Amino acid sequence: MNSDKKISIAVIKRLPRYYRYLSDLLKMDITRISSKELSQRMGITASQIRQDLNCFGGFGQQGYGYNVESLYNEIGNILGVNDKFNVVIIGAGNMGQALSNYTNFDKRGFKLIGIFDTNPELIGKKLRDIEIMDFNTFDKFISDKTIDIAMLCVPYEKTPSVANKVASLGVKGLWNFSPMDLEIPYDVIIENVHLSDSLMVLGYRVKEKQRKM
Amino acid sequence: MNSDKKISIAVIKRLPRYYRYLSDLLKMDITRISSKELSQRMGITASQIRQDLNCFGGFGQQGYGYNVESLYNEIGNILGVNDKFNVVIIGAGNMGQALSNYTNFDKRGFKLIGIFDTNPELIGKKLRDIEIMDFNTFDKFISDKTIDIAMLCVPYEKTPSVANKVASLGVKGLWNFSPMDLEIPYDVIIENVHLSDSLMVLGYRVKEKQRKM
DNA sequence: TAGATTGTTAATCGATTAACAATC
DNA sequence: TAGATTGTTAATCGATTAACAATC
Repeated sequence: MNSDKKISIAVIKRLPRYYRYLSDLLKMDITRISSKELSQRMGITASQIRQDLNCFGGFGQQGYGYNVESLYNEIGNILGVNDKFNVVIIGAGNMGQALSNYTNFDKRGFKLIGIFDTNPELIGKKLRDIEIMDFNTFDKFISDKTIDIAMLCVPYEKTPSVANKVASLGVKGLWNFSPMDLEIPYDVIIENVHLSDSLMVLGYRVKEKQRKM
Repeated sequence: MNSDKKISIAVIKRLPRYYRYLSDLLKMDITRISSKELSQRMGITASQIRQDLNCFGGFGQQGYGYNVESLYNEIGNILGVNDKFNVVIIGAGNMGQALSNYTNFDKRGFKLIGIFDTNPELIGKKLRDIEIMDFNTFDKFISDKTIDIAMLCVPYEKTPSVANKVASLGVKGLWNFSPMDLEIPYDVIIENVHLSDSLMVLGYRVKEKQRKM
């Protein structure tokens, strides 16, 4: 219920997972669930679920548990699913194209309103009804809009300059797909995907398991 | 130096980041670095760096610090960069194509040896000199090989069945790009990417920052 | 009301940081 | 040798888990 207590990033990162599980329960027409039952499905403790949820409010009811639909909606609200985030993709190569086709981002409140590249062969083509625009016109494009998030799918070397450019123009959040930690002189939120880091951790774990056998 | 002490996942997850920073230092022709200086570059404590590294061995030298190249190589070895992981991509849609073009996975020890799909329009085409094969022939393909990692880039609904199939055929690790937690009755290592979770955390952080202003 | 299950406080655990003796 | 910096132990901090009174 503490509306202004600092909520740890560990808790925030679990919210999308709760949201997914609640969505599954909804699809299964399950209307109520206790922290204990949810904990068994998710492989975490009931205590952690109750602690996490109580960072944001008392969503449950003693003796009953949680109403699946209303908890789903509450977590959706916390995550901003019902807000609208204006999103642009910078870089329309394979990764940019892949992201443009992730239609389920829509359902999570992310609205793709522009795709940019510098490659003349790509500019003018359409991805999901959105024309790829010249990145050199991005400042004009953004002048009458608020862009919440730029998905950066540009080549490694270009990433810092592109990141600086879009941050300087007022984009609030960067979703970085390049294997680097961006250092930006602007007040912008950066979330890194770092696919190769993830793959290397998988490699380590596969190797580790073999060592033990 | 403790070769068999359980190393926490938090430490493992930091290794690729150390590896990246050391690679950058090498490129800058910096030959030695102290934990203190590295800590300033990385924005973590020197204590943490020394603790982390000492999980695997005493790579430094008192009064000197760490030799960049040898530390880079040590961490590379720990992560398996010098091993060869045989990798296949399952699903040659946008994401599969994007991953097939991430040539820097090669440098990290991941060797792409096969791409599979079920779409007749894709089967036979080539991505980076590798012909897309019919997923129905995957069991034949794997029969005389060891596959360390399957990158799963198939549609959401197909992911569980494909994951089960490849795990049953002896693939050791799954890199899962679908927004779900796979439950598999086989002893296989799963690493999730969960792009939409990452994006939702970014959305939350952007929203949170605005609330504070 | 009795039973169930939450919200919340207290205890535990693990990870991070600090301190310093060892040593290059 | 003196200075620097590691490797490692001890202290702190934060996150997770347990316990239980509140209450539906």
